[in-house]
Amino acid sequence: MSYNKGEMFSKTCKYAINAMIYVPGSSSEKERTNLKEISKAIVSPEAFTAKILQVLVKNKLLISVKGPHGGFSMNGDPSKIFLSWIVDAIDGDMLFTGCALGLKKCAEEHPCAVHYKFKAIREHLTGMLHSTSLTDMADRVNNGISFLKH
Amino acid sequence: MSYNKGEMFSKTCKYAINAMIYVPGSSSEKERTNLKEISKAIVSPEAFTAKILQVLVKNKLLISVKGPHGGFSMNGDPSKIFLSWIVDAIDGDMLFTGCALGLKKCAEEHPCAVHYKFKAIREHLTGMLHSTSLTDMADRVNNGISFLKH
DNA sequence: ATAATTAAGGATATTTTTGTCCTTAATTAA
DNA sequence: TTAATTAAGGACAAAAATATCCTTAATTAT
Ligand code: FES
Ligand code: FES
Repeated sequence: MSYNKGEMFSKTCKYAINAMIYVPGSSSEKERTNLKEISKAIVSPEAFTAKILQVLVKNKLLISVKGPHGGFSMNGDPSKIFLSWIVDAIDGDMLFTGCALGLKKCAEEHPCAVHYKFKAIREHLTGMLHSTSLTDMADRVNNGISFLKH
Repeated sequence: MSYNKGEMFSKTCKYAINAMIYVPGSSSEKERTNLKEISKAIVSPEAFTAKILQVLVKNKLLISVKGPHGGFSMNGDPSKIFLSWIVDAIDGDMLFTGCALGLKKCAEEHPCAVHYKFKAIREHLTGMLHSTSLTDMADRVNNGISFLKH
């Protein structure tokens, strides 16, 4: 038996976050990247990354354009796009609203054994996800402070 | 597409935690419960729960005895058994040491784009897991404050 | 000793997540 | 208008997590 979960974000979601960080910080025609560049930059399987980008486009986090020089660009100001939006688009809201111990609903009136202790952590986490913008993250990478791969 | 992870603990781990809470708080011969009672109490599939209990026994969190009136009991003082031990036994240490965005290693010298923000949350979380004992949790359930199922 | 009870553990099955392949649609350039 | 390029999307495949079944081993009571 080799259980190895407990990972906060799904692998799919991790790819999605790194992909979003890599997409240039503008929705102008000029600043656009494509699937090949993205999957290379974040070291992810190309075909799988394509599926993830589709979801991000459907969720209006990215804009896609087909054809030569097509590709992906941000939909809106990246300083106003938050990490929580990506997590929600890919992993759904379980991280924000689910019970840590698997009860059907997380509720004050019927709390699990770690509800109160967990609640504080969840608030800390969701606060961070709601307040961290794409520019926050992309700047670190562009300045060579943080990294997208390895 | 329906991605629905981002759950902090694996389902297996959630079962394990609730099972540990249900096992009576003593390693004496008298206070012992068995697979059937546990899986009923926490609403989990019996055969699968058996596998999980095996892992907990191998990790010395539980003691098992075969035969009539056999079953499972705590290995040691439950006020000195911590939530983090269960998580580590079942899900491994990725939650404690892994990179939030999937880099091979979480390291200050090569941080991902959310490393510093994530680090604080991880410390908060691991602090909680290391300081929450089985009695902390079991007391709440025994006092009717918290619940193991639904 | 024998039968009954309970956990251990191997084998297998199902479901979910992750990943690939290939065809179609849209756009651009020549 | 034709060819080239790029994303969309359906179908399929592989891997991992979750779950079941059945046989064996250990213990207890009769
Ligand atoms: S009920 Fe479990 S975290 Fe709220
Ligand atoms: S490097 Fe990603 S969390 Fe530390």
